[in-house]
Amino acid sequence: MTPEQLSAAIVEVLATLSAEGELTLPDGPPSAVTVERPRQREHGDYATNVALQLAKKAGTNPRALAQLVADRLGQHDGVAAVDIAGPGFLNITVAAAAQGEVAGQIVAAGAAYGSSELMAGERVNLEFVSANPTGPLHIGGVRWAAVGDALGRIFEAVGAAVTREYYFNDHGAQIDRFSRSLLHSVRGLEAPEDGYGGAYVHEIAQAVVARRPELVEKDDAAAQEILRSEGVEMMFDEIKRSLHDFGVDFDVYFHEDDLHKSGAVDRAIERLTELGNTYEQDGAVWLRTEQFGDDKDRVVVKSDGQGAYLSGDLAYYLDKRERGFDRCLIMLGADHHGYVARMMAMCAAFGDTPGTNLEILIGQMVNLLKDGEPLRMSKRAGTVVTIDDLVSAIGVDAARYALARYSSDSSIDLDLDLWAKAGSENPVYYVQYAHARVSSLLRNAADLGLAPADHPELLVHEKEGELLRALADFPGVVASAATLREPHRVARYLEDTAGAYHRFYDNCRVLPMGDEEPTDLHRARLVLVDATRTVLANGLGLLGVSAPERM
RNA sequence: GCCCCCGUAGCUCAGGGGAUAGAGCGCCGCCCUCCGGAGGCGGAAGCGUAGGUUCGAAUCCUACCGGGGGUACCA
Repeated sequence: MTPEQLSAAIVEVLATLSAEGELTLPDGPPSAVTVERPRQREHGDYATNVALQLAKKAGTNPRALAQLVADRLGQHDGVAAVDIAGPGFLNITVAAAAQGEVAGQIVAAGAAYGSSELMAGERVNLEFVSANPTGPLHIGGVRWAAVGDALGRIFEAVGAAVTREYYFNDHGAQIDRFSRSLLHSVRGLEAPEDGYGGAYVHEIAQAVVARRPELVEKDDAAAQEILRSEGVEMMFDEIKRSLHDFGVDFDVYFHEDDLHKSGAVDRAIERLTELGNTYEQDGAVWLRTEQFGDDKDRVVVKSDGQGAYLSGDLAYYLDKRERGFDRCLIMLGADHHGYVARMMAMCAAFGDTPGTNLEILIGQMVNLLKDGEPLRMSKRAGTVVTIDDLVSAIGVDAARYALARYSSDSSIDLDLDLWAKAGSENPVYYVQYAHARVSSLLRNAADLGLAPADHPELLVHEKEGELLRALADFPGVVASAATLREPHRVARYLEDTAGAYHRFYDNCRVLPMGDEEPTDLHRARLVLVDATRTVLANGLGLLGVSAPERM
């Protein structure tokens, strides 16, 4: 009996009461009711507030409505007891056998446990990272690499077709600054005032020279062009390689430059003009974003005839829509939140629905702490912490987990010393250790020749119940992580579940001791342990973190 | 000035209106005769302030205070 099944059972009770005229529901029975696990153990296995929610509409008082529901729900096979408490809460105790069945169901579902059809049929375009190829990927981009990829995995688990996309800004002034910085390096000059410093600039410059030695003899313009094309390519390859090592691969690497060269930008602007949403002023073409909620109108074609940055976004968005994506999600750092309003306005200007066709997720900043002190970063000074630095400091698993376990709305301080530790103070180890411990127990059981066997009615220990309920929560957690676009829920859930397992393990002997004859309880508990392994492995998988069998 | 995010235990953070607000770390005190003690048990300790909505607010609204980020015909 999972929370979802219980919710469905309650809905059925409400529908029956309504049909039999014992209850008047003007809006009909709800499609789902809230079922939660109460904090206090005395409040049962699950609790629902439906009576409080519906009493007013039904023209009755909460406790009377609760009584009606309790009488019917109590007759359900999987329900052992229903109590009415406080203002009208229904406290539900699930029959042991119904609760214990979950373990066998999880093992049977295996890698599919936790998945659903919640977003079946939806085509989702997930754009994240999209850092300019003017330097190694730094920590801000890495947060989205971890969160975005996890979100993609979560969407896939709930049935969506996901395309991961990286928008490659290879068209504007940043690239120009980058290539001039390379040129200065080759000529032995200081980095340009508005350019990039740092050792990587010299490394890239030397690498390009090694590949194309003739550029040294060319004039500045020709040399810079070689440095631009080769340097950007090398930088981009390095970013791709870093992300790949981080476990993140994109389906599409989209080049902004292509949009300009192919005429897609012009077509997008034409479309907006046909819709009456552009005008010319001061020699520039403006988009009427203000009437769609932006602070002011925005330039799309500058007075020098060049497309403004937004023009690429217009064309890119239109391209995604034409490729059949109903939902385009873009993940940006907080330093770009000012773009949200104009992007949403752009979406509306095309006649689309902001928030549905286009969704922008903002991730707050990441600060790194070393020896308790914040690491000051400056791209210009070359003191950036790159994705490779982070991985070599704490490893891929810890980095992905650390970046994905916090709400993206919060700026976070990551203590590199803590996340590098192989100990319990490190949350990723806490979860991975539980998985390793489970795996070890399953190996021992196999060595003993003890085979798991379902006896759900025997799993009646308090700690077994708590673990079973935690395991039963998993699909709901995945669903809410998808709906709310919040992968951190999965990480927090895994920590809770690992704790529930440790407490179970501490109280319930799984394998026979010494020469003890194996019993059905041993076999039943083994199913529960296997179910725990399944959930921990599936959950870690959603975060792109390994589930080690030994550590 | 205006816009966005945040303010919860000593620290790092969870808590999508519900009952006595949680976890990890740190601190104090416990638990190994066998499945991994990288574990478990107990204890001290908290919702920035002031109003409002609600049967019920950490959660929603308003104001203020504090921290971070943003506010280009840059990308």
